Amino acid sequence: MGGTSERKSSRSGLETRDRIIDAALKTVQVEGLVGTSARAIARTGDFNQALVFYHFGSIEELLLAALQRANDRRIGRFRDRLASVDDLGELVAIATDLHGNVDDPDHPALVAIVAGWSTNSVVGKRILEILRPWDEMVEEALRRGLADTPFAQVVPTEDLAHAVSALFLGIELMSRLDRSDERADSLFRTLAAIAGLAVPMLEAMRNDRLDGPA
Amino acid sequence: MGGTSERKSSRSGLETRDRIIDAALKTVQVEGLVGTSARAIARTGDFNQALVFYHFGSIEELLLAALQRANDRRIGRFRDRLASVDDLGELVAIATDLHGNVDDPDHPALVAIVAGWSTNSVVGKRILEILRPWDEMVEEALRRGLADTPFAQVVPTEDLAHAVSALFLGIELMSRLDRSDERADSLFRTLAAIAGLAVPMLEAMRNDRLDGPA
DNA sequence: GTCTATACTTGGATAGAC
DNA sequence: GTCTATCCAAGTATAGAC
Repeated sequence: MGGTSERKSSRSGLETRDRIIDAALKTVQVEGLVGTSARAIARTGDFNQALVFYHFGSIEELLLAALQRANDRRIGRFRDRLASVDDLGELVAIATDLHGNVDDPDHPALVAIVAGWSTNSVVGKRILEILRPWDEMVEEALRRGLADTPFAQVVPTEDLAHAVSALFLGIELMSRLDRSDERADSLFRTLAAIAGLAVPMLEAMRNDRLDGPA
Repeated sequence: MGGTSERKSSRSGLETRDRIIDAALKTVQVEGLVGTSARAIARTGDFNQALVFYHFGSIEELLLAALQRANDRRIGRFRDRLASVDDLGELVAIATDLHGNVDDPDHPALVAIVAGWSTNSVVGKRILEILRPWDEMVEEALRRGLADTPFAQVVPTEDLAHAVSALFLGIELMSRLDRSDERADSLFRTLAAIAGLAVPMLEAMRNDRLDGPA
């Protein structure tokens, strides 16, 4: 790629960092978080194991960088769509696509990394920080979707957003445990159906409000 | 289980298997899944490292046994309560207790074990099998709670049950990432409030049905 | 900036003494 | 059934050559 010789020497630092990160994600995806070591990553990406430490200092830092990168890519691909959501059906549709995008190599790795550190609170806070943009985007989407309905007054939107994030994370986790399990797909279909019922109801409530006292 | 008489030669060893399992759970809880090795477990429980392999064959098998045991204990403590649930408020109350029970040493370990293997489908299926009883109990509870309401006809209860399980798992996972994060508590309060609104509504729908055509 | 070689540590697993 | 000793594979990390 871009190099003038077939030898491995003289790559740019950025390029190497990227290769390492991609190899790390692929390794997590294939071997699982427990099987992801510097050696395994180096094997996957066909580079020397020592590069991990030169560029990232430790595996922990590498995996955090990888999480950041994978997450950024996913956000980049969905930000515009999420930013324009204003009804629950579209939100469910996005979640379904996010779930079903089998071509996305970042997806499984993300979940595994998040999950595997669930007991380490030092790393945990940094992981939450990386994931925060989703929460904010979901919260804004819900705020738009529920605007001028009774729910907006009764139910804190932050809590709803957190529930949506948690639900999605849980679904991803469980569906990773058994790829042949189709409960997740079934659930997404049902959620779409529920949204299909809820959206007109919400709309009606909005209309009521317009007809009622200002 | 059972069978011929068991003789324990040296120290304290009435139930060495149990000691090993408990040590494994504690190790996962304290060191995280990645730091859980046979040696670390042996250190925690103050026994010889070789016992792990004698009794369980591998740490993978040990951790599965530990998950099974921790899960059984949790189910044992909540089965009766869950089995008698017939409204959503009580279901939320149980989930809240399940979440908030800090004294329960099985709690964090459970989630971490499930999480760390999320890419290994062989182990994954066994994990899902261990967790299945929850799904079934939740499904039955929902079936009772939604009986004779329009929802029971429109929304597949299996999907709802799966959503509840996934939501709970996701909440546990995220709240482990940062123990000082109180969004989970806030969410449970909101869920309780929602249930408080929904239960009378469901009741009214049930009444409507009684008043309507048979 | 990259790669090779290597030091050192820890982990999984087994054999055999008690 | 438990413990000690041990083998070796794998892991992290660094020094230094290119």
